[in-house]
Amino acid sequence: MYANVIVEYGVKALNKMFIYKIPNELLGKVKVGMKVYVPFGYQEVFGFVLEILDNNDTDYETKEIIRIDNEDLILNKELMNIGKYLADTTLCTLITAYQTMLPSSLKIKKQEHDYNLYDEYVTIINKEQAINYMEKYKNRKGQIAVIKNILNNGKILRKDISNNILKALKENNIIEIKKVKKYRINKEQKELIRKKLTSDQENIFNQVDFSQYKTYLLYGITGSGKTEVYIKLIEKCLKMNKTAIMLVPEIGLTTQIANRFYEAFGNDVAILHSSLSQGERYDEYVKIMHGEVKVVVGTRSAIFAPLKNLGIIIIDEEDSSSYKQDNNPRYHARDIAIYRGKYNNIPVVLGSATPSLESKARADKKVYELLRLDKRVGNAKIPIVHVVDMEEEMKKRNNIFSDLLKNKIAEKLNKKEQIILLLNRRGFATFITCSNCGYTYKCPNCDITLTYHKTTNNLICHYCGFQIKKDLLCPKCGEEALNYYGLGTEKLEEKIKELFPNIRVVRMDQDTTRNKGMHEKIINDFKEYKYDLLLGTQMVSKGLDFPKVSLVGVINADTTLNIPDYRSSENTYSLLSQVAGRAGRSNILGEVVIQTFNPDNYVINCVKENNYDKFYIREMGFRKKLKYPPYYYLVGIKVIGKDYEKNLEYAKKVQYYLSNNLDKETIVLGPTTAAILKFKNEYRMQIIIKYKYDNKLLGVLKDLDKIFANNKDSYLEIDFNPLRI
DNA sequence: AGCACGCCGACT
DNA sequence: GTCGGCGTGCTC
Repeated sequence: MYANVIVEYGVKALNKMFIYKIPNELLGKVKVGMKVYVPFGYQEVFGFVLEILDNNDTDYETKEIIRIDNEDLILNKELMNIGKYLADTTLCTLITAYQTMLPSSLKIKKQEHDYNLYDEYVTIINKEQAINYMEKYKNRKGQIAVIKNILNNGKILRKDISNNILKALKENNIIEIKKVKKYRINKEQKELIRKKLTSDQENIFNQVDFSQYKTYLLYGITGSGKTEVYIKLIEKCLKMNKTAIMLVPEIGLTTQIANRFYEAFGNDVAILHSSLSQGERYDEYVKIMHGEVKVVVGTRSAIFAPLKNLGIIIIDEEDSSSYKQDNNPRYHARDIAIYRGKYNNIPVVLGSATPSLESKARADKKVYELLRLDKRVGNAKIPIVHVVDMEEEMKKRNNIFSDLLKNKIAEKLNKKEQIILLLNRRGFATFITCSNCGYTYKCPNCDITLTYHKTTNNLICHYCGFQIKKDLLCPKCGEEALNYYGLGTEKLEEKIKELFPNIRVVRMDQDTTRNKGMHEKIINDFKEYKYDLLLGTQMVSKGLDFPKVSLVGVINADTTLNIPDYRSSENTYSLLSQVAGRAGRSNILGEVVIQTFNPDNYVINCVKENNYDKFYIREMGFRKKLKYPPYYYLVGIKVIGKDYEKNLEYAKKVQYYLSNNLDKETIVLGPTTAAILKFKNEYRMQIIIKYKYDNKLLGVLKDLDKIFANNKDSYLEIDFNPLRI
């Protein structure tokens, strides 16, 4: 018997199968989807079994598999297929696809660490023998006490027995030590007060058909109780003895959502998200692999959870950009979900208060089935939105806070209600310029300005992470003339404290939530009314539920609106309506103040009217005219290299190749400079492909990739359905 | 990817 | 003479 194996290195040159002989002692043990250790050239490497072959009709000699790495870990047929699908649709190597599907502790490579955690229990080997022993050695009081203890309890923890006694009893063959795998996360089901679904929720629940594949788009406004519907759906799924995957966006509030699922399903739940430790992640994966849990709640990569007998897949906030991986392989969890939905013939539910245009368009075309929740749960009303023209305010020298926002903040403080402020930019100042010579701090590796962070007195590149200390004097002309420009969350915090000296403010952004648990702490403290005002970046906009919040202020709605990207309107609409949705989630009426220099912009207007449908129709008009998704599919190709001129030449060749080989109807644009031309000391040119149907596309791009494999000056990054270009 | 091999220049 | 730089080719 032979096995087709791919090796651990994710390079194009090795993206093929190697045939190994299965040695006699491993016959019947080596299976498809296993991690093995094999000789490879002058080395020994880890590999992954793709196929088992009865015989080998090649003319070269085959080497033998050395050993199986972990008999426990086998990817099942469904996951093997997903790997192929992933490699085919993102053009990554097959091994890279499988590696991304596995938690890092189980990846196909040398693992230094055993992540298994054990409890060691001591048990009696033979009861009669133990009794005889006690009678024979009546003076061994300590040992007798321990034996009696074990006999009474069946087993006791090793650490509760002194080492001398343990050693003596072991030598006399009275006891043995058993290792029992222990999980790091254990949650008991709490007594859950099952909320009864409202008739609207009930109606949605009943429309989901568990007997066949179908993708549903659950469009439910903020506060309409989508999570309750999800829980009921999963509950039904478990009753049918099936399993469920629930995806949530990567926003640090996974633990909050996970808690609701623990309450509902206790130890049947495994969670998989970025703030777990490697050990926790390993444990959760093992639980899933062994079929010990039925529900997986997690972020993007949880879509690869090896659950058997899947019954439903739910993606909450389906428009979140965190579902698309922004490095290789650039897959979208929604696509994998739909693949698994079809494979298992089960429903896939995509939920959002602001569906992506793609999903809404598919629902309109009846590719997905649209389900709507138009009312907030209970007495909560839709908040009132005020739009403030900042151009007018600037005339009054109000460059951060408009009069209206100031007054509203004062009013809510008086009423002892809470406030959220959104400013989608972290740091203190977005750039520092010398007013004497015009010098501006820029990143030496990327062509963007450095953001000033006052707490650490650092200037940081928000793209590559480069940082330096700020000088007192201008580094170029030596004058003391460095000026701060652009507003960030740090400065906003300082300004609000100047304006309201007694206010209790907490800031939530990447800088204040870097340490584990900080995110949760801020949210809990704010919920417990330890603060009057929460300010931060888009972190404050999603999913949070604070009943006392009655005012939401958007300091500068234009930061996201002005990003030169085809999705900036969609992203702004989503961000603003999500953050607006934080206000008035209980009995108090919510108010929202949006400050902008574009008060007449249709995005702002639609947010004000809380009219997603109007926004959708308007935006779809633009997308159609400009040939953007969902009317056209996009592929973004970046040509990246250290030498600007050489890189540009290559980019032109790529463009030429594509124009000549792709379908006549397909549009090939560029090469143009990427949004950030220089990044980490490399130059990036961009080519964009727009197409409706092109069955040559994958083939042509694969060939292109091959042609480029032997080019050492530049390399390619191919992104299907990019979220930004 | 990572290793060996081989060809070349520059040294004790 | 031989040490070590890197370019090339191969891995079942």
